[in-house]
Amino acid sequence: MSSPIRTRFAPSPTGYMHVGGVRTALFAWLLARQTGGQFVLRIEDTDRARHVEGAEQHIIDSLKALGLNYDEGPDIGGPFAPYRQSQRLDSYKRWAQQLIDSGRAYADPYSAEDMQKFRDQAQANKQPFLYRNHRPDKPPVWDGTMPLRFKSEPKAYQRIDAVMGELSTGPETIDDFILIKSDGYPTYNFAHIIDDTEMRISHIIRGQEFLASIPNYLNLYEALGLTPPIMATMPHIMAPDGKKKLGKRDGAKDVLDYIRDGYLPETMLNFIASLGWNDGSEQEIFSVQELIDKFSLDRVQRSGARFDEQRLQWMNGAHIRNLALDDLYALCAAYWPAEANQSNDNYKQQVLGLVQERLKFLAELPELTGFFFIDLPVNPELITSNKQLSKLSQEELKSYLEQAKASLEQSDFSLDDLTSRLNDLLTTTGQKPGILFSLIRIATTQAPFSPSLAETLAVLGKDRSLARLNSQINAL
RNA sequence: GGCCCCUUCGUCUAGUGGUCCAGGACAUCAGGUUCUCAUCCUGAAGAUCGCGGGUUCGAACCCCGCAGGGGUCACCA
Repeated sequence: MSSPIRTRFAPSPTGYMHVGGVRTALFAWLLARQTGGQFVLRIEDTDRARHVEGAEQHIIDSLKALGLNYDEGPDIGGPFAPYRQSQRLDSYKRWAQQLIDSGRAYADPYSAEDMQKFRDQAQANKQPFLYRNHRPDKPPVWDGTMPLRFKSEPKAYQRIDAVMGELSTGPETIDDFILIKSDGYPTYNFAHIIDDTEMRISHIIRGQEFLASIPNYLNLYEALGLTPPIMATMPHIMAPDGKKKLGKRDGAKDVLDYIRDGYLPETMLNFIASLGWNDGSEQEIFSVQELIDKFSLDRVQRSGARFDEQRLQWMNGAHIRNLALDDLYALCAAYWPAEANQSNDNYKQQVLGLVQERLKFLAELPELTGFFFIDLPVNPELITSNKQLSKLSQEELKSYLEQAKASLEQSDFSLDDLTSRLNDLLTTTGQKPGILFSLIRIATTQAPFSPSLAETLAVLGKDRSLARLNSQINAL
């Protein structure tokens, strides 16, 4: 095992978490966990305009629901508290002063209109906008009412990104960016560097949208005399059309919605990890512990991946099937149809045993199990729409049901007895299972599909099964 | 427009010079499992490895161009 890695997840509280954010958090968490290091939650709330009330709690809830527990964070504290940037302003001021003193930061005297003019000019010349082309000769003394800018020293960089590999850029990408805004809050560009340093973060994992600014950060690290942490840049998760990065506007769902629908946390982690990472084997289903053991940054994909809900659904079904029945039962508590309240645990557990291999997500439970709890009205369409049954006369149908009823009345409704009685009925009626079993199944469930007949009857029990047979007979 | 990143079945991917006229998974289709749905099993279809040059006895893998896609150029992160 390598030496302990300290990672952080540093969202800004501007809304819910979607799969893109989860993946960044997950990979950081996996690295910390596999090396016995720490995973830190830091809230980057330096943009007061975009701040959304309750978003921080929502992010915390999401991480907890997924099991991505953090060792230090705004709500639990830690050795480098506080973990909200809005509470660390003194720190940024101190480091900013150091830059001012060393001549590497200066006040920005331009108005918004000036800036817009510069930008329009650059665009008209089909040039990228560079502030340093307009660096003032004699900047005023910074009094905190103007933005404070970094005085960059443009140069080429060559660096190794833990995911992207060797990257190089020229001096033209380096610019004088804002360190402290005129409202006194730092920019992300400045604050994250200070925080990662003070919090001793060893590995920064972040999305590709920051790739272009990283050379600026390197320039700032140098100005501060700091050694940058290891950086890992994640490819985007793409919208379903594959054309652009997944965003909330493209229907990127809140991860808590998936959890609410009954997608298991381990499914979400397995699935999100598999968007851009694999261990080189043909394994598809990974437990959380396996992810921790096997994850490595150098096997993370460099290209973007699309989020495929069908694959997610398959994977959740696979994880559900892997669960012990007791564990699955505990997870299902909130998902039963309302009518199931009147049934006892033993009955519900038996029902669950029959539908476990059919469940794709827990919110499907009512749809799959309703007839175990409610006596549905006889639905003639189930017979008329059945290719084989629709060919039989009412009398024939009635006769088969009567014979079934007569036999089942003698049954103790154990699975063994039911199985043999149903088999006997095949011989006495001379019918195929496709006809006889379908008919009884429809009569006793009134559902378009159900678990296999003998098992269903055994769980439904004698009284219920016979009553439903009677209802069907009377309706014919 | 400048700069940067990316490019293998519809989708997620394996593949780091020969065992790849490219393997697995999801989805699709067909068959099997005494009935439906699902599971499970078997099979089918599906990728001229973005394109064009090179290097090499030999390239999905190395080099060079090109094209396409994406990101970025905020007092947002």
